[in-house]
Amino acid sequence: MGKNGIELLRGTLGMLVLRTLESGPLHGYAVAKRIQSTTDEILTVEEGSLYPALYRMEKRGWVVSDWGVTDTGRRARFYTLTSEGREQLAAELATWGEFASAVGKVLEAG
Amino acid sequence: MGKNGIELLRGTLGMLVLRTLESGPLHGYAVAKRIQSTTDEILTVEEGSLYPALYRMEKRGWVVSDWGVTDTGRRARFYTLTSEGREQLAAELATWGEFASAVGKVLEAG
DNA sequence: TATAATACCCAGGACTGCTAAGGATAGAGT
DNA sequence: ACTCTATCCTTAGCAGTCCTGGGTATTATA
Repeated sequence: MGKNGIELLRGTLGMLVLRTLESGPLHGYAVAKRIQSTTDEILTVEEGSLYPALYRMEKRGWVVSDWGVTDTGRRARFYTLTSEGREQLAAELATWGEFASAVGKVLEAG
Repeated sequence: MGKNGIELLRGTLGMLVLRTLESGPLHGYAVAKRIQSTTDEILTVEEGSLYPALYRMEKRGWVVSDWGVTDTGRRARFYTLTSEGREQLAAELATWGEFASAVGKVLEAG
């Protein structure tokens, strides 16, 4: 009930992650934190959703990863967007725009 | 690719159906057609998605159904929104609005 | 007499997000 | 020293819902 945060709609997490990585490589935890802070905690990215999503995206060639060290000296796996990932993002952005617009039409159709 | 029509995001079909039934009772097939025509065929409602969705909604008390006859003299099951369905719709509309807005923030966050 | 359009039904599978658990390290506070 | 919190990753298993692809039956149209 109530809780804080909305459940993500299936199919949107990938787009959000790709978009977040567009600004530069980040490790998973940072991706989650950034999405949450950007949305004022409205969207919560669960770790059990995020990491599997990152693995899927790497498998599909949309991101590549390497172990590195964070600002605070911690070991972390950094993800970098590939050119295929950029294409995928562009496609998903286009689809999202169309979809949201179409939903809007249905909702407004009096 | 492209195809015609976009895959629905999981969790949105119910809202679209409830909203479509807000104008008055309709049978399943008509609901699908209306959503499709309202969105210029951008959203395609597959029958294999629609009917199970209607059954779920009836089970949850958001709609009730009765057999009737269409304008064209065909037998069809008409679905009517209940007051609980209206509440549910209101909740889903609110969530959708928040969600879409939050997604927008992530996408615009340069 | 075909064919399309209308109208419903169902089994099966795929995908993806969640819960829930676990491990390891670093820093702050007491 | 000890505890607590925050950081960071990993995995197993479940639940929900949308799709594919098949099926039935009736009516209108060519």
